[in-house]
Amino acid sequence: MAGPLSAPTEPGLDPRVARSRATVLRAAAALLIEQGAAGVTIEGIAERSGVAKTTIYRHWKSRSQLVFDAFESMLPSMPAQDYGPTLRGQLCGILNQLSRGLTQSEWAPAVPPLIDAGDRDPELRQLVQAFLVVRMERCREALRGAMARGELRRDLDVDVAIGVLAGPVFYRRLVSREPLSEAFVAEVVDQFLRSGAP
Amino acid sequence: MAGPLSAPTEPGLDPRVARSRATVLRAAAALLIEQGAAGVTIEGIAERSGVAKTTIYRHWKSRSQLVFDAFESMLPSMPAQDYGPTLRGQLCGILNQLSRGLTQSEWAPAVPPLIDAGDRDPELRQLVQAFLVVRMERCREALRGAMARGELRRDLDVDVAIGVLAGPVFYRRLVSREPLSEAFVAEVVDQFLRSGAP
DNA sequence: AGCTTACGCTACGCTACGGTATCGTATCGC
DNA sequence: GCGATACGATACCGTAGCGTAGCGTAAGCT
Repeated sequence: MAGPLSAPTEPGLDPRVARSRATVLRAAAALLIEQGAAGVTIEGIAERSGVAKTTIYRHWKSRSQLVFDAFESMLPSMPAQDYGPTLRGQLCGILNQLSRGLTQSEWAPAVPPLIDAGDRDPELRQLVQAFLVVRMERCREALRGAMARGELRRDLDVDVAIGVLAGPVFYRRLVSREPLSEAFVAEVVDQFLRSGAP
Repeated sequence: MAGPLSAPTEPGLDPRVARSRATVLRAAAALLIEQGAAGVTIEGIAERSGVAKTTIYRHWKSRSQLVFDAFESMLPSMPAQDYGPTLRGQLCGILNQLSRGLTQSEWAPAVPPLIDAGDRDPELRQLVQAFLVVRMERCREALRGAMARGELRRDLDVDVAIGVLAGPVFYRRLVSREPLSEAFVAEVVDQFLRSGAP
């Protein structure tokens, strides 16, 4: 499960192979960001990366495999950040990070194509799920902690709550395309907290 | 603004032209639904519709124009439905209709490609916006009415509220892909109402 | 009926891309 | 240094799709 880019895949590997793989994946990710899933072509990657097409086919047996790996390579690691002791601060922190990730991060432009592709490709769908699970795990923890401390109603459905919290952020990014400010996040969190009081 | 499919475009038009246009747009919409935006090709439409490729080019000067019209032709009309007098009933009705539209309607599979395409194509983006404005106008009305009646806090930001309501529905459809039940919608609405009490 | 016009059909040329084969060369491990 | 091997370059073949041209035919209008 080690990221094929950051970690040098395997220790006893020919450095030439590692270099090629990394270069190709970088170019593929760049194309993915700039032109969407349809823009990721073998020839385009070859031209952009300087790695010969034949070499690409030596490492990936098909285009879809490569696209898959490109997606995977750009899943950013989640920095274990401390958002403070209060539930409100934690939720605001998590949602603000999500919001920044969806709008300002380098992989932000890849989100819509990823969602589109996930609707048709089961493998990619799983990848997206995994990505989200990691992202939202901290949110789930924060909610569970608050419920245990009695700061939230005990009968709260955590999955629904996550949808209520993250949904508006995704909605603004993907659907309404209104600006995603910290004030908006704070408003969403405050509404949620008002509704979730025990 | 008349839909090019349902309404016979213009009265004094050669019926052969009207037929061709309608047939082509139907096929384009079908391809859009089945294979996403990338699947809408002139040749594919020609084959599927039985309309000759040359004829298609007689009516649309470029592929993107045709894709645009195909999108437009499938924007369903919003039936002016009555959801009863209570705010809760209205919101549940609107969100359930949205939820059904996003998952069960014929155009449901076209939503992710539409969102993806809208991220890159400004014209399509406007189309999506127009679609949403129509959809959400009734929601906005319901909220304004409730605020006027004193059922909601006066200082509620309507745009934020719409995001809080519609966001979770889109989130389940596009991101988490959890099932979209009426119970979920009711839970979202109830949480919103608890948080918006005056 | 006769004229107009839209249509279907076939055939093109062009580009982009997928995927494979061959061969000479550069790089790596030992 | 030397053999193994990964790489780059080029040349292919096949497919899909865009967009155009020319021509015969059929449908519509009057």
